[in-house]
This record gives sequence, structure tokens and C-alpha cells, in this order.
Amino acid sequence: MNHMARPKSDDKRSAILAAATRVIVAQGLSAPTAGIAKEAGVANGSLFTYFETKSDLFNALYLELKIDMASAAMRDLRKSAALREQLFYVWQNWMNWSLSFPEKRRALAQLDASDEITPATRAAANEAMAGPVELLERVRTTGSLSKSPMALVLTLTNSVAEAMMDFVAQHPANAKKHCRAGFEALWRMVS
Amino acid sequence: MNHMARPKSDDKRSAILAAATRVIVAQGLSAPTAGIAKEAGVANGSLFTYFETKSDLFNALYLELKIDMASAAMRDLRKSAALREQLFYVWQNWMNWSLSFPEKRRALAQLDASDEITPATRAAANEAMAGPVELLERVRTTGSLSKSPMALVLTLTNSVAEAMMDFVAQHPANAKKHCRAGFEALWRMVS
Amino acid sequence: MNHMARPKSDDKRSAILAAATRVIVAQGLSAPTAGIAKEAGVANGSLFTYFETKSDLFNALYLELKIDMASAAMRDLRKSAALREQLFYVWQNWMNWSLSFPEKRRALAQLDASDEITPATRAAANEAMAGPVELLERVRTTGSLSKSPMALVLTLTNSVAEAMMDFVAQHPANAKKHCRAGFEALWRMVS
Amino acid sequence: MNHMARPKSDDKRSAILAAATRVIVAQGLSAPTAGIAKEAGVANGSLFTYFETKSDLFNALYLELKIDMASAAMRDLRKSAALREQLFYVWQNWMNWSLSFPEKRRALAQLDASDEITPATRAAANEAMAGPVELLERVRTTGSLSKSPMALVLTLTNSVAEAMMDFVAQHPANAKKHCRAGFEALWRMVS
DNA sequence: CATGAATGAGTGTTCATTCAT
DNA sequence: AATGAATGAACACTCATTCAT
Repeated sequence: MNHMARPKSDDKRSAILAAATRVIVAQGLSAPTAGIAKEAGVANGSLFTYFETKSDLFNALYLELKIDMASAAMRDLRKSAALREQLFYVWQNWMNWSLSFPEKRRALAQLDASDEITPATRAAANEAMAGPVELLERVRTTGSLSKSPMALVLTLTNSVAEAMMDFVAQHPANAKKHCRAGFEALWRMVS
Repeated sequence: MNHMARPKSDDKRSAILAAATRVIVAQGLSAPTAGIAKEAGVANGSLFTYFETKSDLFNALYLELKIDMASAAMRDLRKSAALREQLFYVWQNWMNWSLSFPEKRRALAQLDASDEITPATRAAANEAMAGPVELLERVRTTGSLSKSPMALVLTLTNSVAEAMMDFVAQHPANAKKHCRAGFEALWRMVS
Repeated sequence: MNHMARPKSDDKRSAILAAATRVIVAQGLSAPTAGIAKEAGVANGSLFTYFETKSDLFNALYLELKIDMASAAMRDLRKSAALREQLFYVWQNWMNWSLSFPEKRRALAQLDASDEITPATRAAANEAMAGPVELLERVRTTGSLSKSPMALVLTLTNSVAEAMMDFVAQHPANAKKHCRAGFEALWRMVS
Repeated sequence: MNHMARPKSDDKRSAILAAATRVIVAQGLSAPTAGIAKEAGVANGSLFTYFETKSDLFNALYLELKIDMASAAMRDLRKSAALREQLFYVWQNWMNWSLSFPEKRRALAQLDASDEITPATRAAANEAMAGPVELLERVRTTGSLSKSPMALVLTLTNSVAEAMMDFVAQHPANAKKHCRAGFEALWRMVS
């Protein structure tokens, strides 16, 4: 059910996705599929046995990156800790992810802004973010934004987090300090 | 002048920029120049007497929209008012602009995410934002983020403002309330 | 009859023809008319009040250059001299013309190879060459090629002359010597 | 090889070159690539899998035609014969080639006059002419032009040969006779 | 399933020519 | 007549996708 009929080599599929990430960062979303295939060490025709369409590839990549980011965020989270600590922990994970995989972050940003990504994909990606969302929901109900819809809180938080990820990735010096300052700002905003 | 042929018309230039705004919203940045020209009511070749390149057109449009947004933000600002009031005023202007010209906002967002926009254009656009930036700088020095660089404060504020513009444009109901809640959140963050 | 209705300024017409010569040498026959107009110091539209068509311009230029070359060839020719002397004189004139106006020579060569030049224009150009042709005809009747048609002799002579003009223009050192050697070769061929 | 897709077909490459020859004769060098592709029976995009650029195609064609002409010239040459006989043989071969493949001759002439052909291509083409050049060099050293540089002799001979090829192709009647007369003229010139 | 040649619709840009001023 | 903006047909080249091998 989850693993629908899919061509043999998961390796090749992954290689294409990884190549796409790099190529998108270097050349943008208009990069030719042939270039992605070459970067992946695959014949250009082969790309289409793994992804029916360029758009499909981008949607799959978007989802994968979002899941990657989301699971990085929740890694080793202690659900017993105080809300603020948990959120800070998630926040730190995000910043680390952005620092460790700047290309993933940049590709994700590009994809996010594109209209190739379908609503369905965005919905699936949101599900992947269930963990952080739930956390945030608990913060919201007790905070200053309790009267505002969750969507608003989510939007604000997301925008701040993404802005900080980009900022941190572009100013790696003092990353730790900025990371903390950014979190404090977020916390003031949502708590 | 005596032997003056038809001078380049500002009207036509504006028509092309306006058409580009609409077409970008509808079809994205990969929209054919021919479509933009048609929407503007000019021959496709004429587009290139006003903008040497599609890229030039996009850069000019980006700058124009940014200036439009920036000057909307500062409209009728009373510099004698309290800092918070001034910032709120700017904030409201932004939200109104986004509500009044959702297409401009969406086109601007697309262009901002694109790598067609040159650093020079971005720099020029930033200059147009000098007013809000100065305001924010004054807020920063007295606020919780006084130890953080202005660039960070700018990034955060900008991301929140843009997120709210989009949110407001997509949820026009209760816009007023959300606008205020968003501002309170921002103020908590930066003050 | 000869001077049909033609726009006022012969200066401007000449300027365009001269500009065309230079531009053709620099950029080839596919050079934009706008560039020729600019080089001539004229508005691009004005070019078409003097020449209805780009093709017309080229035909006119071809004819002008051919006439220029032909009249240079006959300049100060003493019709009383021996045939060989006369032909040598013409030959020298050609080489000098090519050395003095290498751009004219190169533009002419380009135009000659082009299929823009109509048969009518070529015919008119041939008329301009009546002098040298007549001379050559006299040479032919008494020479080794007396059994061959004039067209053949003409073709051969023309090709040799043009080859030498180009050679001389490209090897200006020893031009004099080569000029003479070339003539001797021609004379051996046709006499 | 196992996983070998359709290899680039030499047939198709040749078909494109042959089509280009025909189309150039009919429409000149400005003929659309689409027309050449159609004439070759391939999709217009396919042309560019065999030649990166229209210019590349023209350079390749020029080289091929020059090689074709050169090897035709040397076909069945008896190196033991007298110099004059050998040169006459080459001459005849050229005239026959021009008569047999008038389109090749005309296309070659057009290409030769064009500035699309790079110096590198011209150099390669000259190498292909090594055989005739060597023959001519031997003629030169013992002939009237022994004091002139080989380049001059080459230029003259080439121009005469090309003029005759065109003449013969345009006056197929009496070709044989003209061919001989032309050769005698050449021989007088260079011997 | 892998490969890469084949396809042909699509696009930015150019440019000869026209025409409003 | 002069100007230069306006026009729109044309064209080289690209690229997602298909398919023969």
C-alpha cells in the first residue's frame, strides 16, 4: 500500500533526488532534466522510469525534503520536557539541519515558492509536520495568540523559522547565538 | 522637437509591467513574453523596445513593485507619533496594500524567489525600503533584539510581514483582526 | 531618364552606400539595416526612403562598386599604346584600386557571391565593364584562346584579376612585384 | 554493447549534409535549419544532435565537400606520369566532379564566400588539398612563377580552376573542349 | 530495465519594413 | 523628408518526453 509498484533500484531513485537537489540549487527549477540525470549518473531517459514527469520529480523531492526536515526536527525529542524546551529543541534541530544541509534547505525553498507543487503534495508535506504542529498547537492555546486561528500561528512560525534557517545558513559565524536570539524572538511571539 | 517620431510611451511601458504582473500570477515566471505582450495590447516585438530582455522586464517589475509597496507603507506616516504607532501604521499600510493589490503581492513574491533578480536590483529595492528600515532600526536599539544585528531583525520582520500579507490576502475575512494580532506578535518579537 | 525621381539628398544616399560598404566588410551581408543606418548617421527608417528594400540597397551598392572599379580601371588609359601595355595599365589600376579601397573590394566580393544580386544588376554591371571587356576581346582574337568563346576568357581573366586583387590586398608587402608577376601570368594565359 | 540505445546514425548525418547541399543551392546560406531537416527527412531538433549549431553544420559540410572534391581530384592518379599529364588529370577530375555534382560545387562556392567558415576549418580543408598542392609546387619550381610565393600560385590556380568549374557546369555543351582550353590556359600561366 | 537518439512543440529575440508624428 | 517606435513573421535552438535497441 505504501510501497506502490516502483522500479527496482531505490538507489537510483535516491541518486536522482539528490542530484536534483544539487542541480536546483545551482541552476534553479528550470534546470533541464538531462542535467539532473547526468548529475545522477543516469541516462536521461531513465529519469522518467523513476518519475513520470519533471513535475512529479519535483513534487517527490519536495515531499522528501520536507519529511527529511520534519524528522530531523523531531529527532530525539523528549516529550516529557517543558513545552518551551521542546520547542527550542525542535528549533535547534531545524537550524542544525539547515546548517548541515544547506542545499536541501535552498532547494526546498525554491520548490516551496514554485507552482509546480500541487496542493496534494503540500497537504502530504503538512502531515509530515504533524509533530511540530502539535507542539505549536499546545503552545498556542496557552499563549498570546490563543484567539487567533492555528493557521495564522503556523504561518507566522513557519515564516520565522524559514527566515532564520536561511539567515543561519548564510551567516554561519555566531550561528549559535543567532539561533538562540531567533528562538527567543519566536517564543515572545507565540507564547 | 521637430523631427521627433513617436516617443517611447510611458503608458505602454506601464501597460507591459501591469500585464506582466497579471500574467505572472496566472502562469508563473515561465509565462511566454508573447503572452505578456498580448495582455498588454502590444506586439510581441514591442515588449523588447521597452525591456531589452525578459530578465530585464522582471527586474524592472520587481523594483517597481517593491517601490510601490514601500511607498504605500510610508504613505501619510506621522513622524511625530510614538514608535509603536508608526510601526503599526506601516504594518497596516502593508496589509492594506496586499489586500488592495493581491496580484502585485503575489507577483512580487514569485519574483523575489526567482534567481532572475540580480543583486543590483535587490540592492536598489532595499534602498526603497529605507523608511521602514530606519523605523525598525530605532525599534531594535531599544528592544529585546538590541544585541542582534540589524540584518537579523530585518529578516525576521520581513518574513513575518510577508507571511501576514499572504495570510491576509488569502483570508480576507477577519482581515482587520488578524492584521492586529499579527502586529502584536511582531511587536512582541522586536520590541 | 537616367536620373529618376530620387529623394533630395544625394549626400545621404552616398553616406548610406559608404556605410553599407563598411558594415558589410565588418559583419557580412546579414548585417541589420539598422546598423547600416546608424553607421551612416541616419535614422533606420530613412534608409528606406533611399532604398526600398535591403536587397535594393545591396544591388545599388554592387552596381556602384562595380562602376567605381571599372572606371578606376580605365582612368587615364592611353588608347594608342600597345595592347599589352593597355592591359597592364588596366591591371595596375585594378590592383591600386584594391589596395586603396580594400573595403570596397571586400564588400564587392561578398555581394558578388550573394544571390541577392539580380541578373539585371549583373547585366548592368557588365555594361560598366565594357571598356576592359573590349580590350580583352582584342587580346583574345589574336591570342591562344581565339577559338574559345569570349565568355570563357572573361571568366578566366576576371577570376585571376579578383584573386590577385585579394592577394595583393592581403599581402601589401611586395605588392608591386606580385602585381607584375600576376600580370605576366595573365598575359601568358590570354595572349 | 548491452544497453546501447540507437546509435547516432552515419546515414542520418550524411542525409543532413546532403540535404544541406541541396537546400543551400536552392535558397542560400540563410535557409532555415528546419528546411534542411525536413529535406533530410528528420525532425528539426534532430539536426542539432548531429551538429551543435547551424554554423557547425556549415563548417562540416564545407570540409566534407572540399575533401570530396580533393579526393575526386586525386582519383586514379598515376604518379609516374609527366607533371603536365598529372596536372591535366587532376584538372579533368575537377571538371568532371563539377559536372557530375553541380550542387556540391555551388554549395561549396557559397560556403567558401561565407564568413561562417572558421579559419580552423579552412586550414583543415587545405590539408585535404595536400595532393594537388604538392603537384602544383613541383610545377611552380620549374616554371615561370618560380620566383613567386607558392601562396600566389595557389591562389591563381585555385581561382582559375573554380572559374572553370563554374563555367563548365553552366555550359555543359562543349565541356570537353572548354576543359582542355582552360587547362592549356592554366598550364601557360603556371609552367 | 537501461540507454540515449529522436521528436516537435515552444520560446526569446531579431529585424526588415511600416507608419504616426 | 526625417525620425524612431511599432509591428509581427521568422528562426535557431532547447528540452520534456518517447521509443527503438
